[in-house]
Amino acid sequence: MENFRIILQKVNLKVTNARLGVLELFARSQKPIDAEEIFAYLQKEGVDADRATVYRMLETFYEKGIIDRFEFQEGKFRYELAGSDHHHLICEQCGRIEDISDCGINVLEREIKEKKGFLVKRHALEFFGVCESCQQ
Amino acid sequence: MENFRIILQKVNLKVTNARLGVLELFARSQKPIDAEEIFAYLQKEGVDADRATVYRMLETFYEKGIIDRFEFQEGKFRYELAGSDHHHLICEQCGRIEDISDCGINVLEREIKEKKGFLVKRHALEFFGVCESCQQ
DNA sequence: AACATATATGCAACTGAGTTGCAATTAGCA
DNA sequence: TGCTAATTGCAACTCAGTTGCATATATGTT
Repeated sequence: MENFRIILQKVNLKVTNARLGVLELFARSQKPIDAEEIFAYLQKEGVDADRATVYRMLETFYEKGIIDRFEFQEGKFRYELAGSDHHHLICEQCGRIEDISDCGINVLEREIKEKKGFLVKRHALEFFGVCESCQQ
Repeated sequence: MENFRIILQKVNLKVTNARLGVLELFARSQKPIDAEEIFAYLQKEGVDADRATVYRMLETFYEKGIIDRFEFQEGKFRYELAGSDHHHLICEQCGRIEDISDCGINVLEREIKEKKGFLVKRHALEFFGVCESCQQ
């Protein structure tokens, strides 16, 4: 997966093992992951990066727009590769996280600008509830 | 404001000075507040409650449905008196928090149930951007 | 009013997530 | 190969929140 190098070079970040490893994990992951999961993954892969390095990496990636950041009422952040405007269904019983795509909120954002003068840069929309299989 | 007593009694919570103080602060506050602000307020008012008490109180109130809980990408929770379905405009420059009322997302929730089988219990919707006065 | 008791609180120690300063290392360019 | 800014490791720290346990107190009952 050599395109990870390109992603990093595009935003003027040096290519390191730790960074490649983290990007690889992000590409594999189907749902938003947290710093601890990343740290554990790197250890397992023998990359051994310090926790501080992981946190600094996440901050850098976030600032550069490589990843998105979310909060699911857990008292910590989760991240995933930046991409389309999509949101999450978080099952409060099994913790499963499902995606839903574009929510038609752009209309609302335009309204907010007109009525309140507030310029929306981004929004967070998460749904908490019970997934299908937990309802049985 | 003796109706704070009634609020507490309704949900089988004992009436204490700390709890009355916190409810008073909530009633005064125009925007969601965090644990530290509550702790400082109580000290100022001479109620002196421990931080642990404040956190336990917030948890209890949240469980009982007296207050709502939010996250604004700050790495901590904010709370306000439970009420109508409304959301927030958070200015990333001055930190001002404005409310917007019902967002018409109930329609979307019904769709989610039909298409995904996921039962939405609650949702979080926050807009981050720049408020009118910070745009000048 | 006094009592019993479940509830609430204070204290202190702890956890988990994330941050910071600083010295050592390394990627990328000349 | 050597230079230099960017990156990392280490260790100590902060900040938000939690927990165990002993004490205190609000409230229903006598």
